[in-house]
Amino acid sequence: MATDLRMAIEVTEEACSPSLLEAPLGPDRADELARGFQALADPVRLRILSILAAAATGAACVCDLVGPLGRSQPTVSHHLKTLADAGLVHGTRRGKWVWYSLDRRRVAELQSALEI
Amino acid sequence: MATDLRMAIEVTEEACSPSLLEAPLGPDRADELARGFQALADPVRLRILSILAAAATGAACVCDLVGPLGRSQPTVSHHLKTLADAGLVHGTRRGKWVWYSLDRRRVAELQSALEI
DNA sequence: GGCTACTATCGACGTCGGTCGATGTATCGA
DNA sequence: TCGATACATCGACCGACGTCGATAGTAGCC
Repeated sequence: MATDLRMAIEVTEEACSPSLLEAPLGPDRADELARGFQALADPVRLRILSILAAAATGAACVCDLVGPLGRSQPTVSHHLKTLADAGLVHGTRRGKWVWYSLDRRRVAELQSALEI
Repeated sequence: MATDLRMAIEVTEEACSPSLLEAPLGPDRADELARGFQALADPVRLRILSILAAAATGAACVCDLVGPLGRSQPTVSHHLKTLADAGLVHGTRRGKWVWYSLDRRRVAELQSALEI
């Protein structure tokens, strides 16, 4: 949690190897990655990411997710918090609504971790 | 169209778009994918995959994993079963040992699911 | 058969996580 | 100011999961 990966925008390509299947992968980096994949380890959260990715405006508010997901509003908010903590989505308040958008860079980072 | 390189190899009955961030992603496929990512949502299992990927012979037995992982033999076996159930590794008995190897196609399948 | 080594399974424990109803907070409009 | 809407947080329930010691199963060796 102390190492905010989003802050590494300026530092384009980190020195360490992003692909985890190349090097022995130490416990610290394994923990960090596991947290990322854990955010993906739920069907509701995967569908949230899918909806956000397919959204025309690139964002969606909570009220637009409750119906399609078939979960209560607190549950959807809970999952959005999990995704936000993992850096996969970001929410910004616009009036009464909070618009959530996908962080494609963070998704790509996890994807590159599975590079072979 | 440029993202179908790996999936073109194994065209099973699910001919839908492999990238989950393109289509709305139904509940069934979300469940299937979540099971895959759940197998990756543990640091010990990620390190197991890393060790297998880095192994010179492409495989490793349980006794070779217990030491580096710092977990008991039952715990390592438990994680290997989880990975095997998710299709990420395969084990074959050779004498007293069971050699586990990485299923790179399955890893690539999960990776392509994060394609943007 | 008896012994040893390697692996899988079992049982138990504590923790974590998904879910919901109830409640709190923020914003807008009348 | 009051009510309505949108979202977050809380508390509780309950099943799932990581972990280990103990035990069972499997294979080679004497």
